[in-house]
Amino acid sequence: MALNLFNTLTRTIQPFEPIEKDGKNVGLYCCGPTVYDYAHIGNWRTFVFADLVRRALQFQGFTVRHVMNITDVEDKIIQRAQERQVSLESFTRSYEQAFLEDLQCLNCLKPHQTPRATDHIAEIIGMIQQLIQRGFAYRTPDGSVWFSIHKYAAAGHQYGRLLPIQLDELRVGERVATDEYAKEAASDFALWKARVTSDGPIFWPSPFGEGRPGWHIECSAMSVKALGTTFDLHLGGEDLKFPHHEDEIAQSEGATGRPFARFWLHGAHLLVEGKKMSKSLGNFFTLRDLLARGFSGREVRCLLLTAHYRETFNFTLDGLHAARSSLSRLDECLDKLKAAASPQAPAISSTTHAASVELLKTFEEAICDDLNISAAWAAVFQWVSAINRQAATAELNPAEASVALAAWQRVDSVLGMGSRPTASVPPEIMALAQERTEAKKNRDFKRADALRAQLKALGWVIEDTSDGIKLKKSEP
RNA sequence: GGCGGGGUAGCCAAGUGGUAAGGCAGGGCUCUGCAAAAGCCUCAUUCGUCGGUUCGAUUCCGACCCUCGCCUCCA
Repeated sequence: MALNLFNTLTRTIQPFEPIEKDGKNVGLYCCGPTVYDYAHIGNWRTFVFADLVRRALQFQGFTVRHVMNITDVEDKIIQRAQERQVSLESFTRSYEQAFLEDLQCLNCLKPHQTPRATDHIAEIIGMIQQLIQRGFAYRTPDGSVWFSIHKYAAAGHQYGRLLPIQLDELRVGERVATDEYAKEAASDFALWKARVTSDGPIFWPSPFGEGRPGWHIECSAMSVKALGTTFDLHLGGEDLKFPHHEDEIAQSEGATGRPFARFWLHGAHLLVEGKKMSKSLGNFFTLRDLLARGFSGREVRCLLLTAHYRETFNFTLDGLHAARSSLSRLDECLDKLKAAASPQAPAISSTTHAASVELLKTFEEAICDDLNISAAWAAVFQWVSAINRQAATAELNPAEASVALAAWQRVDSVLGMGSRPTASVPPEIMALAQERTEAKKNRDFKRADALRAQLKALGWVIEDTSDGIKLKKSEP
């Protein structure tokens, strides 16, 4: 089944086909973080979305090479590093580290490469030189280098591929920052920014003079280096369509003379509690903020994977509780399957399980339909209901349970929910639980209930099942 | 001002020219010493408003209202 994706370049849903003819190798580039602070939940939606795309491609049998840049030199970074009087490197590395930890906490597969802009100054300079040679870039007296959109367009290139931009109507220049220098046209953008005193020690030598890269060039230089001049997919948040991605296309195609990325996918933004995130509204969350409130990365990931990636999604604390409840229902079901499955004889190939066959079919259809995650979850929960019904009537045999688990593992290779963390039961809790079991045996229910209440106060829920008691850590 | 998304039950969220997936929450029952978990049943005659096309529209067309975003750093 072909994986259909909405390509911003064509504004249509089209079947994904890799460049490599009949090949299995796919290059995927996603604009990564600018490391001047902890990434917020809106950023995470985009990175979880990128992870979903990668997993969906792998699910369809592709071997993905996933590259995500770390932008570690940029206006805001320089400003903050200067304010704190720390080196660029020590300032950015801590946030880069935090970013990678958060990525793991959300169970995102680690990109194969996470190149840093500052490690690719030579490539950046090389690309700028190519652009100058080809006549698409020009220098200004202060030592900056600019990309000329007019010269690019005059050479027959189209500028405005991702958004129907009418350059004349762009209100460029309205908010031109004071650090902008003389350029030929207001819409031209910086490839190389000449060193200024406020940059302090942050500059690199170049044939154009001391300075630093402009904002867009690092993605062009690093993606082309890692994946080749033409590669399969380029992802990012919707706000990046213009100008960032548009400029990336212009720079890359201008420099290489070859087509850049073939598929452009953009993730929609997030609302938090119905409003645009802002620190003043108190709805600005980093992942760490949510962890501090007692939620897990898995719950956050689950909520972020609730809605279709091209729709604005309303992220709420209530939603996080709902995600927790539905995950716990899923976990209960998986626990039952694990208990029923026979580890000795897993997935007997001749065994079929109707509900699991249906799950795999419906799930794949949903994912292939431009990553219809809602429909994918619907398939999952219909399967959960079917398993539960079967388990309740004691007709879940080991072979079927194994087959069902194998189906789930395949589905979860896309969803990335993983397993519920198994909390080990401390001995004192176990002792109390055993005491309760004794009390129950003696029909001393008053004592049994008191012990259950005591356990609850300690954060443990006790359940009686046909196979004895079950202890679960209660929600914080 | 230009361009583009949305408005579906208490909340979140799919979807289709033929009569509304799924999740959470709620209600009833079964099970249980009581619970919990689980199961069964229930929970939108209705899809922002008003018109139009149609045998039939939530789905197509038009107008309007509301809302969010991009156009400037931004996931």
